[in-house]
Amino acid sequence: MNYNFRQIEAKWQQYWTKNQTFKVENDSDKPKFYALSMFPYPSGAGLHVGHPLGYIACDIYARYKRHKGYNVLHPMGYDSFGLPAEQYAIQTGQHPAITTETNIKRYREQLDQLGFSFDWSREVRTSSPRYYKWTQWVFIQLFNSWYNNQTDKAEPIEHLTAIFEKEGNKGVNASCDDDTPVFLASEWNGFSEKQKQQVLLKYRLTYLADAEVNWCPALGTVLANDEIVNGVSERGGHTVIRKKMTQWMMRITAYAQRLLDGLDTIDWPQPLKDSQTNWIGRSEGASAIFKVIPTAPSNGESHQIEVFTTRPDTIFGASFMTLAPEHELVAKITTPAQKSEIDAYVEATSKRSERERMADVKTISGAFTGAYAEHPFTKAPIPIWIGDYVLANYGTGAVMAVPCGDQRDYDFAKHFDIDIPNIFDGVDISEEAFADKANTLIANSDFLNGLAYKEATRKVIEELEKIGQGQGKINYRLRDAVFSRQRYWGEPFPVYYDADGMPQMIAEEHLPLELPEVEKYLPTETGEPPLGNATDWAWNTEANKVVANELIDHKTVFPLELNTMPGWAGSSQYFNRYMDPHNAAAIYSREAIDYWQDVDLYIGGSEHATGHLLYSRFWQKFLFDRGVAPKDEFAKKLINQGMITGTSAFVQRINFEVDYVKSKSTVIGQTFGSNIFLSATNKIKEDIVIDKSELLKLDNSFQGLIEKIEQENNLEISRVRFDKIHVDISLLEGTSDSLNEEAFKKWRPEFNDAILLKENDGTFKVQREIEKMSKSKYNVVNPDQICEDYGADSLRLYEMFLGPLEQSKPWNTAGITGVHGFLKKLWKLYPAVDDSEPTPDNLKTLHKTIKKVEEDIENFSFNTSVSTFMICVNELTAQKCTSKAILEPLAILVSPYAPHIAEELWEIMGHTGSIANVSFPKLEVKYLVESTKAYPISFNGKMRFKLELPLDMAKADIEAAVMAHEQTAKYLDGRTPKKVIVVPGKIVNVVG
RNA sequence: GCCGAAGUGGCGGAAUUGGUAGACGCGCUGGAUUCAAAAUCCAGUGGUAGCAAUACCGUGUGGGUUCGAUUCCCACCUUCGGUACCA
Repeated sequence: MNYNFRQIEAKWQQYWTKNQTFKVENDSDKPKFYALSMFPYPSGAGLHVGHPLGYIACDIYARYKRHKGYNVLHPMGYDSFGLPAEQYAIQTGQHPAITTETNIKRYREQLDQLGFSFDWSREVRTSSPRYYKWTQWVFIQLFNSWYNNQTDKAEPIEHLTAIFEKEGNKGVNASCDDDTPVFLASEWNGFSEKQKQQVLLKYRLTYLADAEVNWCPALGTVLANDEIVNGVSERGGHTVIRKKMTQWMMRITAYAQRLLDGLDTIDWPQPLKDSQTNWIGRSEGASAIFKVIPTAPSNGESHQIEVFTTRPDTIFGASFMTLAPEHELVAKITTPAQKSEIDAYVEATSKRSERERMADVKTISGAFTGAYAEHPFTKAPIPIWIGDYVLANYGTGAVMAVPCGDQRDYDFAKHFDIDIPNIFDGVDISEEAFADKANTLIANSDFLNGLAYKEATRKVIEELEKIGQGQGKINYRLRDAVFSRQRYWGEPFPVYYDADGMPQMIAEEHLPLELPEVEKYLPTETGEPPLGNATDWAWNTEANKVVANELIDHKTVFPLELNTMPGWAGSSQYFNRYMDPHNAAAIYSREAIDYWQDVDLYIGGSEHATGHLLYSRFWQKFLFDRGVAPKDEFAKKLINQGMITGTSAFVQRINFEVDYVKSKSTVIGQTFGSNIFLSATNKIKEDIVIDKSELLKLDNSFQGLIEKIEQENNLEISRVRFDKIHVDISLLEGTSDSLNEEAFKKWRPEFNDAILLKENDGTFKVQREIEKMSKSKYNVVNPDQICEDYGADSLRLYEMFLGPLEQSKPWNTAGITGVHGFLKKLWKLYPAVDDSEPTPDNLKTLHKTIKKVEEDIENFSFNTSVSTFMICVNELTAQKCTSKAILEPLAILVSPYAPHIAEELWEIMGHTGSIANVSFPKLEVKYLVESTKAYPISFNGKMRFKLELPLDMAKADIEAAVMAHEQTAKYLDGRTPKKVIVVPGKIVNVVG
């Protein structure tokens, strides 16, 4: 009987669905385990072989934990709001909900054929109103909360108003806007409702603000910092400019310190933690206030500039100040003489895009305001400059420039010929700044002279505080997150604006506020977001009727917020929603989250380090503060699976460039495109331009070809350029590098009459290169095809076998025959299964395998356990093992990896019910006899040996083994060991 | 620039309290089976020298610690990932 994987896999997939094998309850005598894979965005392209890697690993672990007696929650869902569906809608008019539905269907089919143990009854979709009701709900909770720095947690906003009513905001230590005014209780109580709301907005954890945002004109929306890569949009690579807009913001900065501290409590990969640490960017230092020296036209107003510095110890080295061009004081302090220069500079800077500004970090530019500030200690006047190397949105947007201690300040000073005083003892600063904190003492600095960095810093902060011009301060790079998107396909905000224009939350009992129908998915002509296209009746759908009625007050219809939430809104709590996904009364029940607590294992890509994974931690901490979640970190352990890359194929097309056409006048650099392709093993490997004579030197077979073309076209070829063109990997012969000529010519009409310059053996080789797997690179390998050819079990095993889970590795279908062969060999062991006694060899092989596989799964080294299985099966085959006592446990061992075949083998052995519910085999070390090895470990007078022995040998047996061991005996050289020291585990010290 | 990860055969990769480097798989070579092919099975496969036993070399480079280093320490080179005028 052959291994008919198609039939077996279809059979068991149906069985699992029919019997709801993987449906899990929120209560059990067993311990709980929550294994989670990051849910996918269902794109139109479907899955390629790279996508399931993490799912397979997570599934193996989940199935393993189930065998180990855990109640395992292993859900799956879809992050189904997103830009591609919207873009498609803009192009075709197709409603994103429809595209999304189609894509989900396709994803589900593809996922189902891989045999995952998902509990599909718990599926969530972020774009479903039943789900986003709770995304809107969390938003409202954030709106109704403020961050109390005193208690270091989020609290209800009513607590804050109660304080305001009694004592104003003087004693309140909260995370709030910098421009929050100070008021007394009496003042607060006298405020109008609107004024109160305006003040509260400065405290709420989600708030409206005029923020300088990253505006992407091409996409018509704002982008968060993590959606911008190298100054252009992550999606589509469009230009991003800075623009001031009123936006909803998330006060994530309130949690900066706790987001840092929390990293110590979770088992996440160090690189990912580092990347979050970096992103939060904590720096310790001091803030210092420099008073601006009033100049004649300042009409009596006094100004001061607050700076943040990590080097307060160098304050006596400050010889100028630099403000960001956008700094609000710039206009106020600039002298009339300098006004035109400053205006021109500010104008020029604001025009530059983020990308331009990043592109030339080397150009030093700036302008002098004409104003001076007073040094807090020396009282010396310090010129105030502006320069775009100072960023408006970091620190206070102003720096005290210490050219001797900071390279940028140094370069700026050199460029504009500003004084560079040296305040370091015995350091040469004639060439560059001295930025080293250690290794020198402060000089020329009054009360700081002779002190080192640390003491000087402490001392100067003390002095600054004394004169009321500064204090120690911790600054974070992390900024509040923009939460508004000018898009259609996202969660609508549960917000309307009252008669005062103040934002009001829609009552919880009326949620969800559903997305209205629109005719166009583009922004409106007046520049409003796409939701502005919705007519009143569209908002007033059956679903939104109650909401609509609520909004009609005294014949006024209050306008709704027209922005939608960003992609990460829906993904920031989905992991908790799985615990109780159908709850219509709450985001999840207390019982459900008390039972499941948090995610035990989370597997997903590292690209979410500073996006989803940071925002989710933020929301989790918030919900923890407000008593909604029992844990303030949502995932105990996280693994980043590596990317499976594709192997792209390229052909080289020859393009001739001519400088001179004989029949006509001279044409410089004209390209004479050819349809001639060169096989890859010919010397040229890059997309390069080479001189004709160089080409002939490389390979003189070009001589005839070139001459022919020159004659036919009456021109002279000067240079040759090679274009590298992607070709679809399905155009190759099997898994080789040879191009199928016929298929290639048919692939694109323009290649119909292509001329292929082949190898001597008549083949045409393509060039291979490892790249990200993507449709546009024509290097996608489809899992459906693999399942068809080799089966899901082979695919699962092979994905694991490719290499370490966390590393990125290239896909190469050729190797799959190895694991497929293993499954066939495994299959062959079972038809003969009987009740015979296992031999010692059988037992040794089995228990060796149990030990290794168990260790491997616990360490997520799935690749090596596949090797272990292969060795096991080879050994058992050689041993002609037919014993049920061996083959039964083996089937269980294999089942997390290759569940379909395991179920079938289980049935063949006469069992009913799913193998997934069977206990993992128990390891018995007594069957493991390891080879004994001995090494001398020290020679100082005594002879000692380290000896590796089986784990559970009795002491007498160990002594006997030592004596019997050939190598040891050689070292002992006839002497009797005086003492044998047994170290628990496997090391024995023999003292000779 | 800064932070991080990694460099082992033709290829993917094994090998951790330092202990026989190259497990396992792919590929390749030879053989069996076959009219032939596919599939399957057997043997070989780091390099150099040798008929052979064997010897020497070998985990990016150069040093160091050690009886012993892919593993630990120092310096450097290369590749990849993140981040970047962050004061």
